[in-house]
Parts: sequence; C-alpha cells; structure tokens
Amino acid sequence: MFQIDNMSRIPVYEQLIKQVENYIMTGILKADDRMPSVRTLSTSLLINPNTIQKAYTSLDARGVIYTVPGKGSFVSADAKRIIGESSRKNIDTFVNLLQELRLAGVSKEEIMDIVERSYKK
Amino acid sequence: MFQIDNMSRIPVYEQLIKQVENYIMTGILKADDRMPSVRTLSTSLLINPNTIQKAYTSLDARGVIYTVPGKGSFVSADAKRIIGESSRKNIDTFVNLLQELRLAGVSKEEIMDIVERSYKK
Amino acid sequence: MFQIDNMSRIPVYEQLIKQVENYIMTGILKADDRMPSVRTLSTSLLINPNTIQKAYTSLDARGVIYTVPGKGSFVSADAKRIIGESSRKNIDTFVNLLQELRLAGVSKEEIMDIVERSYKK
Amino acid sequence: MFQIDNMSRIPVYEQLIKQVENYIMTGILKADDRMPSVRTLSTSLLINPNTIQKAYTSLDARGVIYTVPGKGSFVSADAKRIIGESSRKNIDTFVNLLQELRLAGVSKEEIMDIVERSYKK
DNA sequence: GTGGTCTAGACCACT
DNA sequence: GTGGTCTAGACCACG
Repeated sequence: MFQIDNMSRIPVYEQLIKQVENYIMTGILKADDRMPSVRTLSTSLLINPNTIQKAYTSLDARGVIYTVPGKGSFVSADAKRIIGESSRKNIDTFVNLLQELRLAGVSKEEIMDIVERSYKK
Repeated sequence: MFQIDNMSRIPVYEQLIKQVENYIMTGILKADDRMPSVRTLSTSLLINPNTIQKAYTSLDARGVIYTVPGKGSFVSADAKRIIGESSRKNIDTFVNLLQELRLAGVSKEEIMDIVERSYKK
Repeated sequence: MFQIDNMSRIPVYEQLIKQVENYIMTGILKADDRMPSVRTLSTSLLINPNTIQKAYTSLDARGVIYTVPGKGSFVSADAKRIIGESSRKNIDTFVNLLQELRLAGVSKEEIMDIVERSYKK
Repeated sequence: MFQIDNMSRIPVYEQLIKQVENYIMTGILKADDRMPSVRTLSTSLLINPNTIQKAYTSLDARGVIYTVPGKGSFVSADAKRIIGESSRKNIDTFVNLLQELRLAGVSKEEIMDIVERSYKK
C-alpha cells in the first residue's frame, strides 16, 4: 500500500505522511478506517518502527488520525478538511515558484498549458 | 542589498544564493559587475565569512559568478542563461505542487487567477 | 583506502576528490557502493570533518555521488560518465603542457615513448 | 609585448614569468637583451609594480635574468638551459595527466594524434 | 550513528 | 584587502 524511497532526500516519515494524506484525499482511506499498525508497516516496509511512529505521531497531532491505546490508529472524521486546509498553505510556495519560473523565462502560456493539463488528468 | 532571515529553515547560504540569482535575473547585477567581497558581506550581514564563502563557491562552481583570488568575484557573462536553465528544472516541482493544490480543493479558476496576477506584476 | 599528503600544495579536499574519482574509474568503487562516512574518514585520515564534508559536497554537486542525510553517501550510477566527461576537459591542459615540453627541447620520440609506456601499465 | 589576463585564475606574476620564458625559448629575447623596466611594464600593462617586481625577483633567483642595480635587468647567458631544465620537471605532471586521460577513456590513438599535431605546428 | 549548517578564528597566496 | 583552505567545536534533523 505504501511505497518508500530510501534513497530520496525527502525524509522517510514525510514520505509516509504525504502518502497517507493522499490516500485520504482520494478517498481510498475513509473516516474511521483503521491504519496499519506501526509494527506491521515497520516489517512490511523494512523501516525502523521509530520512523513510522514519528509519522503517526505527527498525523495524530494535526488531528488527521486518532489513536486509541491498545486498539490502533484510525482516520479521523475531519481528516479531509484538515489536510485540505494545510495544503492551502502551499499557495504561498506556489506563488514564489511561479515568480521564479517567470524570471527564468517561462511564458504565461506555457504555465497555463501546464495548469490545463494538470486539471484534465 | 541582501536580506537574511536567520530564523528561516532555509540555510543562510541558500538564501544568499537565491538573492544573488534574483538580482542577476532582474538585471540589478549585470555581467562583470563586482560582487561585494566576502568580508564586506560578512560584516554587513553579521554572518560568518565561511558561510558567505560557501554561497560564493557554489555560485562559482555553477558558473554564475567567476572568482579571481585576491581580486574579487564577478558576475559571469553566462549567468542569466545558467540561472534560467537551472530554474526551469523547477517545473517538475511546480507540477507536483499543482496536483497537491488540486487535491486540496483549489479550483482551476483560482489557480488561473493567481497566474494572471503573478504575470501582471 | 585513501592517502592524504598534508604537505602538498594541492588542497586536502581536492586530493580526496581525485582519489574517490580514481577508485570509481578503476572500478574499485562501483555504483551504489556506500562511501565511508564523513566521521569515519575524518578520524582515520586525521582530517577535520568539515574538510571531508567539503569534498563530499563537491562530489555530490557534480552528481558523482548522491547523499541521503542520515543514511550516508553512495556512488551514483552515472559516476563514471560524469568523471570521464570532466576529465576530458583536461585535454586543453594536456596540449599546453605538450607545447611547453616541446619548447623545452623534449623530442617527439621521447613523448611517444612516455605515452606508449603509460598505456602499457 | 606582454599580454596579461586579469580575469585569469593564474596569478599575474606567473603569467608574466611564463611569457618571459617563452620569449627566451623561442629566441625573441636573447642573452644579454635588456628587459623592460619594472616601471615601464607597470604602466603599460596597468599592473601593480610590486607584481612585476615579484616576477623579476623570481626570474633572477633562478638565474634566468640578472639585474644590475641602476641599469636594469638582462637575459642571462644560461637562460635557455635553465628554463629547459625546469620545464623538463613538467614531465611528471605530463605523465599524471596522461594517466588521467587514459582513465577517462581517451584512446592511445587520440593521444598520439594530438602529439603529432603539436609537433607539426 | 548519519549528513548539514554555522560560528570563530587561523594561516596562506596574491594584489 | 582579496579569496581559499583548514581546524575546532557546536547544534540540528533524521534514523
């Protein structure tokens, strides 16, 4: 279910968080669905349990999942809304990147084309 | 001329590189213009000389500036082209970010509007 | 594995880079092989970690190795090609040196002999 | 008579030394010919007198030129022999460079061709 | 344990 | 005064 690239410069726990969020946003993981246990993921992904734990702790702190001691972790009812909101904060990054591409000589038409294609997929 | 945010997660030397590149792309720094000396910047920005050096070394290695020991560093003739080319590599990042915003519920119209405004500035 | 001459005019970090490249070109270091850690080399060569770091950063920037923070540095798949290409740039230096030797009275036969012997080793 | 590249990474005084040596080896400067005065060169090349002086001092120390206080500097009788001998020391550098090019995949034939052409000029 | 960043301060070669 | 190199030692994020 999850794909981790150990050679990537992006920290493993961030890759995991991102994928959980994507599965939630695309509806593959729904409210109150049970998350795989830390141990399960640890052995199936060959990743240190501490790393999985770190990802889960972060998701829990943001309210994306909730953890019931002794039972496991579950997708929270507000997950989609929370993820959506935090993703919106990326608009600043988006604007900065846009300015940079513009300075690099990327035309508005080229950008528009990329946007069109992204939304058609 | 340069503004450094010591609290940012972006390393100081990268902030400096980015700003030098921006000044070159916007034409404020032109080919063969002399860069501020390592020590000058060090004292004016209250940053350790080694950190400035690191930024300059990186810019030199990429051919954005050329350095003559004992003389100083100067904007290279190819600077704009080189910066432009490396910035174009950000298109991948741009596409990923776009997908994320889309998943977060940002509409195409909203994106288009941001693009329009960015290119009008 | 590495030999550093602290008395040489060639900077320590450049000696290191050169030796890493030689090990890669001769096949002793292969793609995805793990490089010794910065600290390991630092203690075994009695060199400051920053100096090793500088060499590794440079090799990484050129794509000869790739570095995963917290994991280590590894020989990249393209290493041989990249090193080969940059070494070819030395042909200019070679030609200049040749002219100098010629002016110094070194005969063509002598040069040819040296070349023969170099390629026989 | 002399051409200095201020933007070169090669120190100005070394450029000067090299050119003096070349003029001697090619016979343009002969034994007992008078060298341009430090002041003359300084003004014509727009170089700091100290830099010229450094070059002359070095040439004098090696016996390539001799200086008569109040009269000027002159090409010594042994100049050609001295320069020739010191240039021969470059054979080591030559061999190292050759090894490097070989590792980079430059064929023996290619090298031989370069040598042939160098000696035909 | 790994690499990444930064400071402080030193010494060198060159102008 | 300029850049280049190096050491010593610190703190951080990641695993």
